Amino acid sequence: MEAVPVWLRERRTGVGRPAERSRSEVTTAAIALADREGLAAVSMRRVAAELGTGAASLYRYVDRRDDLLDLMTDEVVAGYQLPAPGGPWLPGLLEVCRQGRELMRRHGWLPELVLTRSALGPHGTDLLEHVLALLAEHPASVGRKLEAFAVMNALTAALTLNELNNDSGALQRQGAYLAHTVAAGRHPHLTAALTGGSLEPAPQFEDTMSRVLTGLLGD
Amino acid sequence: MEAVPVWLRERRTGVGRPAERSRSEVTTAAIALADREGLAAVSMRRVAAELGTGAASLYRYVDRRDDLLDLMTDEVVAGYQLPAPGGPWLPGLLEVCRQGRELMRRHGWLPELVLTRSALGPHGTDLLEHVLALLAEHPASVGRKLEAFAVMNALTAALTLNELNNDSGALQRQGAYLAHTVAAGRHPHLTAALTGGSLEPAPQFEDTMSRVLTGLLGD
DNA sequence: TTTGATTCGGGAACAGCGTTCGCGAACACC
DNA sequence: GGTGTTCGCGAACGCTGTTCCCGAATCAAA
Repeated sequence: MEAVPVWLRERRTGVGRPAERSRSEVTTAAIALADREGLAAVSMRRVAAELGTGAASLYRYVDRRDDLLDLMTDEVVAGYQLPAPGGPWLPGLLEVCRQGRELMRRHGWLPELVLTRSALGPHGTDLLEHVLALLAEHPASVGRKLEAFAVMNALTAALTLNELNNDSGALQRQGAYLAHTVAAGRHPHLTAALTGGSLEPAPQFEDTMSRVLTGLLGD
Repeated sequence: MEAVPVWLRERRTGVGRPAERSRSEVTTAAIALADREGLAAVSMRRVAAELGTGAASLYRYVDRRDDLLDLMTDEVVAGYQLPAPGGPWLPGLLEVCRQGRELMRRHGWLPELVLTRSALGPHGTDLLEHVLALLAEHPASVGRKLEAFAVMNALTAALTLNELNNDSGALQRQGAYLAHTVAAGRHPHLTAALTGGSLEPAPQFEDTMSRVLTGLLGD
């Protein structure tokens, strides 16, 4: 069955040959590799090579590759610097979003993991606790607060992912096709939007999150 | 280089041996496979087998597997039934969200693709055109309208993905660990939230989207 | 100090993957 | 009947996650 998440599977019985590495060493190596060459480069063999060991050895620290991905996520999530909760909730939540975006920009592979695997590790639950603390006096129901947490995470990841993609040539590809679409002439509003003189700058991230959270939780 | 998206690469010169299949036949087979066994089952070999052909043949229709994924997405996006735009913008946008969720529930692999590959195909641009038409008289800037489109898509996908995951045992795994966290006693707000008597039902999807869009675009 | 018990390291192997190569077959046109 | 061009696709390459299994290392008990 093995329905247990990674976090509950630390071994360490004290008997037998001691491990030469630790789970967090493996995680750190995987993160370094992902930072350097992207998520796709994080294969068991490559991570093992990073550590100067064999691929099969990693299975002493982790049951599957996916577990390693969860560990990577939680390790980065540990990087949130959460101030003591207090004061009005909106600035508190926005600070969480701001730091999330920062972490994701530093680790370009993180948005994808946040969006596709939602499991919360120890530091993820710390983050949730912090958000709930910020909202402690807010009259919304528990369901809405959890919803706000989910929306914050998903939206921060999705918007940051767009940002990162647009920085790296994906816009050219997209642009080539959009030009073709505009030329076909059957998308008047799209055409107007894209050729509209000023082409105003995209809204700022924090501003966007602020409006979303206000809509979600009231003001 | 091949920086050109799939949509601009239709061949059909009329000369030489005619193809035995079409791009859309391949796409349909891939979708059927994904519906039945999930995205991971969509390998070139499996899709080819579905069509009774060899894996290498697919490369006559598609340059890489990722192109096939983009085709799958756009094919499903073709399923939106967009009414003539008109009337107030919010109900119009909510109807788009509602249909998006419906499509994603019918094709459980779609949220992941929408979240991780943002390229808009022909039907994706049709959808964008429709959204811009709905917002034609809205005073917001073009940037904000495009932002609203991005947020709608990302949030619909993310929330639907959560829904689908929670239906299938992922909650047990998560629950096991959350229980452990609660037991540790250092997350008072989380504990309160999870044990809080009623444990109100999660907010309804359309209600959530409504509040988000209102926050984003005003009311 | 020897003997188990137990854990770790990791080479080898397996099944599967995306993709490329190259060749024979099938067609359109001259 | 060529000839040019495209299609189908078996075979191969290099990669992947994962499992098996055995030797080595360590601790506890004898």
